[in-house]
Amino acid sequence: MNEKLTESLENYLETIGMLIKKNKIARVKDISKELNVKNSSVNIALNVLADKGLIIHEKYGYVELTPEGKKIADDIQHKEDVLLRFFTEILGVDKDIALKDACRMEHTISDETLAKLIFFIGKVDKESSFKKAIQKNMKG
Amino acid sequence: MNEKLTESLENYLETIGMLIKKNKIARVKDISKELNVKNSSVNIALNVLADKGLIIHEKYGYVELTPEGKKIADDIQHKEDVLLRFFTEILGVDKDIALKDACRMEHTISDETLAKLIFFIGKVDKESSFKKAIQKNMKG
DNA sequence: AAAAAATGTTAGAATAATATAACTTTAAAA
DNA sequence: TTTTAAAGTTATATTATTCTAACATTTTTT
Repeated sequence: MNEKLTESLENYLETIGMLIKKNKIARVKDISKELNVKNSSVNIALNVLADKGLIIHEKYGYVELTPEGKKIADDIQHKEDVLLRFFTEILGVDKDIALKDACRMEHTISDETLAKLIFFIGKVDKESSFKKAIQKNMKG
Repeated sequence: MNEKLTESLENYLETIGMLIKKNKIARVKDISKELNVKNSSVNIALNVLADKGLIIHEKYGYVELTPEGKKIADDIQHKEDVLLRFFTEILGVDKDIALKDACRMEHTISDETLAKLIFFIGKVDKESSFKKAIQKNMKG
């Protein structure tokens, strides 16, 4: 069990988590709009996620995350947040571009690299010598 | 024209470029071994790449890169190199893990973010204040 | 040079992700 | 409350990537 999800399924889970956080509920329509796919594609993905025990979805009803599904959704969201912060705050990448990059890389960064990146960002926040040099990077 | 390649096709191109650099020639067998796929899968991918004008592949012959194909292969390899350096030299990630991460992220990092990352790595190399703090990160 | 081994190719099947089109159910309007 | 609109579902098809198995060609051995 616990086999790695595909990038597509991870995106569905993450989107569901985001919608629940934002609107309290997640509907098929909102998921398809967010991911730029058709309702039928969402349905197929939801069936797969339900089979894996990551969501609950009664016919014609809202979509809910199981505890396990929520854990995965939160994990991916966290990776996105870390990458986004690194790209924007430290590298000085434009926010839109940084977000797109983060949304793609969040599926491939390893836990080890993520941990090092988090540690690095923390260091930068604390050490003023870092910050000064980083300001220069922002302009380039 | 110039439509974005799939991650799979990018990997084939990059591998072909690497093999040519290493062995002067690239054979189906070596590509399949490198990418852990079957010869038949390689053949199908080679047909697609040949259709796109990125490689030259005569039946039962070696695989060659066209100038356009070489450009793409080099570009991906460059992205991998930059990511690998960042992960190992600045974040202090274990080399094997860093390489795996770089090999996946090389397909998704944008040119903008890559440019900022290159600039950042250059800065780190020059500024000693950076280096000191980074040594600490390596231990964590 | 003939036989055997290695390499390369093609045909057919499987999985994953998506789409379109037809249909069903639920929600909203008249 | 009936009709209409919106949302959700299912069936069928397409594309991409891979596989296995059968077949072809090339290379190596004997």
